[in-house]
Amino acid sequence: MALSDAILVCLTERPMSGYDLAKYFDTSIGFFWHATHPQIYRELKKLGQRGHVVSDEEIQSGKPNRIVYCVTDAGRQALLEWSRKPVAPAVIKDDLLVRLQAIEHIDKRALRQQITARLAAHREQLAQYHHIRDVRFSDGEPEPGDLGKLMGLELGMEYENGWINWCKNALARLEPAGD
Amino acid sequence: MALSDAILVCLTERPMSGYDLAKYFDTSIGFFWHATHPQIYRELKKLGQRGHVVSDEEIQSGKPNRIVYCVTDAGRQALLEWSRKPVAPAVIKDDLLVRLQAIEHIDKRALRQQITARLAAHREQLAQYHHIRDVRFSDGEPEPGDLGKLMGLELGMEYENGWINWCKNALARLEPAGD
DNA sequence: TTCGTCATGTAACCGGTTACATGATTAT
DNA sequence: ATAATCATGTAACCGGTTACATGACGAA
Repeated sequence: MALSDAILVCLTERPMSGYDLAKYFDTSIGFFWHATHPQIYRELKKLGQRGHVVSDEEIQSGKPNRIVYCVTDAGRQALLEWSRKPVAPAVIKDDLLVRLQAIEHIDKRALRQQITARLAAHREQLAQYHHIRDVRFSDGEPEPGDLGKLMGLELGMEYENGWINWCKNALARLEPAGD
Repeated sequence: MALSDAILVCLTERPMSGYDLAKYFDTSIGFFWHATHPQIYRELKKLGQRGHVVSDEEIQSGKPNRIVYCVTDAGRQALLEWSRKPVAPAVIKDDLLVRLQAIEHIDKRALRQQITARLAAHREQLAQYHHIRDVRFSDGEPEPGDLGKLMGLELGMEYENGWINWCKNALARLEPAGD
């Protein structure tokens, strides 16, 4: 149920095509809710049937036509109602943590490599968040509409920092062992 | 594919029935990989077909019989191979963060309530992690087999602390506005 | 007597992933 | 030539959730 709402959230920003949405889900909102293009096209169809979005075809020559979607008043209402429902608690679902539970039955060298790779990935993600913040929210007080996005970025940074700390600690603990 | 491995991880700890596993997934390993009982029974069947587990029925009177599963050598081998494959990166998937992206189109009072509820939930989870650490890993150096579990708990604590910080910060930012 | 626990499972559904499919344009 | 980008979608599959189903025991 939440993917349709995530799409509505994107479309309040500006009208977008399925293709645009798929790219958007690879960058901004996708940091907190991932979606692939088959999901998006499927969901747009349902949203249209419910009357939460309307589509408008932009004729293009050479390229395929763009079908641009726009939130309706009913869609805006649905968004408001969704925002009042209690949120599902965030759940960790992590392969690496599962492996740790069986530390004596797995390949420890591989584990160290994987933690090292994770550390690099989290550092990169943190750098990306910093970059986005610097180019989009450089000046003092953000506009009210941007506040939420800035807060999202900050959560992302908090999250990545937590992982970075943990990875460094974990490697320090695992390195000394001669295995 | 990872649920079957998570089950194997549990069964390296000790032989368990489907029911036991379902409870186990509600507490220890479930902090990092959730599973419901229909999933578990389904997966145990597949694991049996692959020869990664063997089952043994404990006859009980009054209660239904327990079907206890045990990892085979092939299962242990599968676990080792799984541990060498690169890990899927941890993905955030969070309703609350999605709502933040549309902060001007949602019910802000509800948002504050939800962040307050989150803060409480994360504090509770942190307390639970502390409790588990204190009763299970109170003494100085943990046994090698427990090291991974302790590290898992520490990641959990890092994670919850990050959220707690963020929630406090977010409330401070949202409270002052008269709505 | 009603609820919770022990213990097994199935069925239907929904959501997410991967692969398939098309076809023109532009850059290397 | 080859690959990437623009732009739409479908089909098959797999994984996860919810509800259904049974039935005995013990505690409030």
